[in-house]
Amino acid sequence: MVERRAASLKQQRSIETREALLSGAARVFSDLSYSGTRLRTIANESGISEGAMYFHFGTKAELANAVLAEQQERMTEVLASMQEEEGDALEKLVLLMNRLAVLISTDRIVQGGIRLAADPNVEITADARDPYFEWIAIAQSLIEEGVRDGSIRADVVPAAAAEYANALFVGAQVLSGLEDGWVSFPSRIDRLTPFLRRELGD
Amino acid sequence: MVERRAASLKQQRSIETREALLSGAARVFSDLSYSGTRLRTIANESGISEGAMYFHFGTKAELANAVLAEQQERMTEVLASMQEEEGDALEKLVLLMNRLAVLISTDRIVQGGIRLAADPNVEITADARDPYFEWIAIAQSLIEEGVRDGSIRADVVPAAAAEYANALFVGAQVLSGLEDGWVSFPSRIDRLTPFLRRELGD
Amino acid sequence: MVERRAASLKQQRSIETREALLSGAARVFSDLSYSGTRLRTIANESGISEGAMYFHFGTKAELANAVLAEQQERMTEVLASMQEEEGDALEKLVLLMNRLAVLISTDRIVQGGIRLAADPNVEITADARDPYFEWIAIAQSLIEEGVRDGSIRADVVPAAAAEYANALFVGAQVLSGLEDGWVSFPSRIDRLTPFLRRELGD
Amino acid sequence: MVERRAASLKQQRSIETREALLSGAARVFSDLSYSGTRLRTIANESGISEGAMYFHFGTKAELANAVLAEQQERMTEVLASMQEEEGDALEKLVLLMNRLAVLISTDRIVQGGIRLAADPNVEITADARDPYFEWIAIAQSLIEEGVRDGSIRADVVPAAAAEYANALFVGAQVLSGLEDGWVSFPSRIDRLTPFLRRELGD
DNA sequence: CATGAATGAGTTTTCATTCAT
DNA sequence: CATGAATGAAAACTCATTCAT
Repeated sequence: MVERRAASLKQQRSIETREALLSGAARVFSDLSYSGTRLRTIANESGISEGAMYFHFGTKAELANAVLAEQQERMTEVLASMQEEEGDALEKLVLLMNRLAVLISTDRIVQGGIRLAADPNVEITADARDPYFEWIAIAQSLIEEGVRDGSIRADVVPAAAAEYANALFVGAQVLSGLEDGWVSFPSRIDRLTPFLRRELGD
Repeated sequence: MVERRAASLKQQRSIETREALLSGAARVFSDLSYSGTRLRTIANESGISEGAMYFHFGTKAELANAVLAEQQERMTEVLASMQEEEGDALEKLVLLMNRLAVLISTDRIVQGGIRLAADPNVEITADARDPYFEWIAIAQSLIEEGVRDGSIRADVVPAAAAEYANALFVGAQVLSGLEDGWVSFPSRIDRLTPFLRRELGD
Repeated sequence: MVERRAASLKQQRSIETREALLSGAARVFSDLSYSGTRLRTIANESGISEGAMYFHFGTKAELANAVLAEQQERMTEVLASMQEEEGDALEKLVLLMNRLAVLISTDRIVQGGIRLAADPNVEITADARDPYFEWIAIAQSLIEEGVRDGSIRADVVPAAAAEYANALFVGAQVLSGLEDGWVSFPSRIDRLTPFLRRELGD
Repeated sequence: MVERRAASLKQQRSIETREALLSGAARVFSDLSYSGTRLRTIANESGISEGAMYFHFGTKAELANAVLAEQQERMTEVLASMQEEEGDALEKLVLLMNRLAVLISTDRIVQGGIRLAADPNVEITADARDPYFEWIAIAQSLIEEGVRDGSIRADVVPAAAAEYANALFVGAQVLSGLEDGWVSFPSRIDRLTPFLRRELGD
């Protein structure tokens, strides 16, 4: 037991350092562009030495990709959580938008990942936009489900409606990001939800 | 005459260099972030030497700001052009969105300006976002006008409707930017216009 | 003419800088190993800024490879110069060893190249040893020629004799390098030449 | 007893770690230059942690010097072994060259030491070249002995002959090192021995 | 004694800016 | 005005060494 704790503690510090770097990096990346952020800034923000960044992540690009991977995981988690929800499809769609908005407005790693995913930089993993496209696909399948379960009008064209929902969501996200760093994102979504309900609802 | 022509030729050359730099810079800025673009890249893209940039624009930041100023001018031109349009306010709103989408999808300087305006960088003039807010204000005043002229339903709340139109527009812009560098922006707007008409129209 | 001189002068400075860097680098590389030499040291030795090195050579490895390329050229020149010599083959072989020894003992770029070629470093061009093998091949063909022209004994086996001459030459080179930085290389070769003559000569 | 065995085991482990480090270091040093080898590489090669190196050797330079010391010991052992040999001096000289070649071609620590001894680095003990000079001195005294015992011709000048033997030996060593990491060193020496016998022998 | 994470001084490399021609 | 080589401050990255466990 004693030995295991020792080993565990050794690992523990490493894990803490890694997490501190990851979230510090995410905070800085969410405020500045990839090229614009200095590793020194991340080190200061994290309270970790610059050398430690290289021990844990190797290069700036890998650190950014680690933030993106963590963001993807957290967003995928929310998308997956919808599977277990009760209620009709329209309600699920509204709920999903709300949950994503809340996640984005509160989770600094997700915010960092969003900025990085939008950053035009060859060093950053190209599939960083996967969650976006996944979200679109899920929106469309929910709309199709809604047409079947009667919560969405029969004359709605799923592909067009999904594009519409997507544009609203992304527009709100970008505007709240510019306005106040996503703080207002959930309330923006709330204000736009009635438009979505009227267009899709029965 | 000879001297004047010589002077004129010199001026001519200077103007051409300036324009080549401005549009080359805009092209590069629209593909990379501000920090991510190298002046050497702009020089190569423009076919102009690096040193010449300093004669015409002083610094990288001033070059970026010149792109932004030119973008503002071109967008403001479109906004201003609406004054002269006939037709009811709803039609004008739809037309305005279409014109802006066409401008953004075709004008590389405007594209460069859009990326720069979204770039989180202290060196870039803060009021780069003015046209955004101007567009919102114009959208709102058009909606108010529409309520008065009967082209927009009386129960529409102008502020909320303006936020809605804005979100749709910005969402379409961002998505088309990611998808294909704004080529599909006008067609996206066309596909979203029916949703706007239904929500606002009489 | 004035314009050409201006252009030429512009180039001239660039050429001078490049040469200063190349020979400064060669001097430092010949005193320290590849990994052991600091670019700062080369910059100081050359009287050129560190940034200029990157303008001209891009990276440390490319600078080292440029030194090697220059060394190869100079050694190949000596090898080629043998074509035009009169005399029997044994005299030519002795003359070649002497010329190479003089070149190595006096040319700092060649000295730098020798150290680099012996440096086990993946970043350094693998074919850096080409001149060595070329020298061996030339030695062997001279010995074959000597057997034919009667200056070398008929019972000499060319391959074995070439290996012998090569070992003597390389041994003298290494020992004089350790002893005094190749200053004594030509005199060492002079002291060893009688042994070579006795073994090969008629 | 228990305590003594524990202590003994501890010591045993310590000795094994030290030896693993020493031979791992020698292998890496023989493949890369002193500055070019990373302590991490040695640690991986040895299967020992990086931290352990500091317990056993203090610094990188001391580790390198430990390899050199071990090499000196092993080479001195061979030199000393000649004292006990029977036969005339020329045979002893040939035998010595052969034994050294075999040692160098098979002993990785000796190989590491050879590379280190040739490495131009201030951190490495200056007297690393002692065995070289010792070997030269022994060669010369054997030649003098050979002149006396009649196995070497009377007209041979010992100093010149020693320089000759030395150049042949070093040349063969360097060439076999470049060719295949010293594997062919003994056979090279065998091929060169006839040249030595002819020049010195009666 | 052993481990491997952490540190920070030192090294290579980048790039906006300057300047001689 | 235009060019492109040169500069130097700042950035990314390396690695010997230390140290907590």
